[in-house]
Amino acid sequence: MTVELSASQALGLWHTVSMEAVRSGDGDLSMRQMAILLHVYLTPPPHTVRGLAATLNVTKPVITRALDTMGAMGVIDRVRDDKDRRNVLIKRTLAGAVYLEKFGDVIIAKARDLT
Amino acid sequence: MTVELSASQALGLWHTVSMEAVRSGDGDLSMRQMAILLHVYLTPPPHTVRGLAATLNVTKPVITRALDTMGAMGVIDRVRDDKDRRNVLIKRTLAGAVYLEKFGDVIIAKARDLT
DNA sequence: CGGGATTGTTTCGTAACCGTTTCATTCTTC
DNA sequence: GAAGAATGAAACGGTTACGAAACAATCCCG
Repeated sequence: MTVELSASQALGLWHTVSMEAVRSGDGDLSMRQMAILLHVYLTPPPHTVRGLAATLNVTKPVITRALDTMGAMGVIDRVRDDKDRRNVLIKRTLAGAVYLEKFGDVIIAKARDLT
Repeated sequence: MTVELSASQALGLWHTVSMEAVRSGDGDLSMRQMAILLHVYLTPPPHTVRGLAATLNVTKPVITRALDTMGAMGVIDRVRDDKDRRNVLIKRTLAGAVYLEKFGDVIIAKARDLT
């Protein structure tokens, strides 16, 4: 399934999806957290705190706290790296996959309305 | 200019755009604030605090404070309604238009990369 | 081994945001 | 006009997030 996305419709798509996220109350993820979550799920592992901090141009505590929040939500998991026990590897979870799948469905649904 | 947006690419688009916004530091707008900003700019006026609160399913003080922040950033303006001086009309600004234009450019640029 | 570097977390003080409640202003209706 | 409704802003207490710096655990290299 594909849809046409024009330049004038790009902001509209962002608009409707953001509105839906806020209105449904599921928008409790900040843009930073959403960026982290998407990065973990859409780029190949391994993912570390330091790597995410560098990629997103934020400080390490920001990543740690975001992982605290998202870990409590169950959408990510932390595992010590056995190869280098200083590292913490950020792992995907089933709940996270479901969450993003639903989010993707919203995007597609809204994009489809942009005919 | 149009691009094909498939289901599997929707999350990827959200990913790259969010990453860009966070990395550049312009991502200091929360998802709520972004939803408000986009709503003001993409739907026909007039926009009031009460109307936005109802549309976004949040309380009025949330809108008031978001307008405080975005007003300080210069991306929206508040004007008393002369017809009904209880109302405050949320107005667009040049800075806000420029901000969203750049944001839209990022979306389009990233969407174009999704060939 | 052992000093230094690296990684992730915690602490600390500050600032922002939230929801509820309250207030000041303005309109509407009698 | 006066009473009541409506609107947006402000006050208040609690929660959360931030950056900088300090910290503990671990690795690395001599």
